[in-house]
Amino acid sequence: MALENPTLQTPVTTADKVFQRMLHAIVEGHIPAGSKISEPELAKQYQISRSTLREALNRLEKCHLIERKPNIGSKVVECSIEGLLEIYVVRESLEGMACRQAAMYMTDREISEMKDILTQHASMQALKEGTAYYQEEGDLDFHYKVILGSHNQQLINILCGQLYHLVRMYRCQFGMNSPRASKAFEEHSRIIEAIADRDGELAEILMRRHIAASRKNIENKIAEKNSNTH
Amino acid sequence: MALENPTLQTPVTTADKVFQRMLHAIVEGHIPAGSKISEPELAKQYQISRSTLREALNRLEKCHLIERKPNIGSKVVECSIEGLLEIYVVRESLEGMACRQAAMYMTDREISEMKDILTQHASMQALKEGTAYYQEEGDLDFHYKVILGSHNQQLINILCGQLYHLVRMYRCQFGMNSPRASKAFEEHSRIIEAIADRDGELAEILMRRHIAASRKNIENKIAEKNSNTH
DNA sequence: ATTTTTTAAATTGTCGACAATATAGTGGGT
DNA sequence: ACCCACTATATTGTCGACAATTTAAAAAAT
Repeated sequence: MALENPTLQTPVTTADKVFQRMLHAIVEGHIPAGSKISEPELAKQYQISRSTLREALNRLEKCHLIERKPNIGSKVVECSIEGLLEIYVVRESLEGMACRQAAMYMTDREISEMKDILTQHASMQALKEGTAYYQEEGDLDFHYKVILGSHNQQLINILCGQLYHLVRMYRCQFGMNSPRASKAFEEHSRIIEAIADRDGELAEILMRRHIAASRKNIENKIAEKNSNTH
Repeated sequence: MALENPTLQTPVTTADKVFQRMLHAIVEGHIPAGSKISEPELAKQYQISRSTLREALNRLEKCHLIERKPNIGSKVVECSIEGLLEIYVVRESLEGMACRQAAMYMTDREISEMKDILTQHASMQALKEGTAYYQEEGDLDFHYKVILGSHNQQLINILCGQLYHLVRMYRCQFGMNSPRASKAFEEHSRIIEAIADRDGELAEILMRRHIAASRKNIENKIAEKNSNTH
């Protein structure tokens, strides 16, 4: 049931497989954020040559999950509050636009599919047992569908191909994300309504508010924490 | 005077140098859009091994200038009208947000520097001899400064590190871009005013209109061309 | 003549080794 | 004891060769 990133190709080459394994390892923190990557060590660990490992590293770099400096090496990206807020700013603008485009270009079939997904989420939430699921994968499901609905390959690449790996990484590592389950669900419903009405302008505004609310929620938590220590 | 892409590092490794040479070659069309890339042939041409060529190809892929399919090979991206319009949509949202952030976070020094640049452009335009320059590099200068002024690393990476290579490629290959010199200059001035006033909301709106106007200008040209053939 | 099979050539993916650069450790000087 | 220069070690960048896969061409069958 847990939906994967829709832009993830089925791995065909061994470098692909190692890339996906490392992707999960980094997102879930098994390879710690900020840690240096030793090519010889990892190559031995995955039982592959250094060349194919470097191929995998290149793809991780494409997702902005690692950073490489010439003649120095690769490091897993750090997870900072500032970095998280930066991502929310980008998401607000890009997903807002994706939502506007989705209202224009989504097929009726795609819209009804999205409604179905939301209904599923609703029943899970009603049972009060899928809350965690909705917060995690369910929320991603919804956002993925909207992004794909834009039918804009650039938007899809940037959001699903790069940014959302980082989003998942932050969610795993910080844990404290999207603690607004019921509100978020309500907002998702309104967004779908706007898309179904083909009201792109409203859809964009609602999506931007939805993401901005999450960002402000985090900013508040930070402010709280800071005021507690003083 | 012609400003380069601000995120382009000074090349240190040979793969870097080949990457930059190929970058220019693709942007300027010396390596034709849509053409297949033969690794052995290019490696011989640049006098390097296939491994380092592949390293360069990976970076080109990161900029979305080439596309790779496993076991099949690399192709230079095609330049289609639809692709160009997609980029404008992304730019409208991202640069709009960058402009909003710039109004919040640009330093006074950065703002005055940007005013200086615009004054330079103004004198060139008045002399009626720098029109071409302003349309090409001058316009990019301005947009680069705004993007950097957002002080948001994610925005900077996506726009300067990836999207703007494609923008330059389309400008070179289609030629018919930003034919709105005087209007564009006027719009740039208003945007800087809004940033200097620290009015993020207005700055975003103006930037979005500025880019949307370019997009509509292109859409109109296409529509014209189509109606002429009928 | 057209389509399918088989075979040969070319291209991409992967490997291990060497060269260039950076890091760590040692010794000498103040 | 501290700082600098030098040496040794380890890591990254680059290379050429081999294996796996795809593409092209040739042969066989209908």
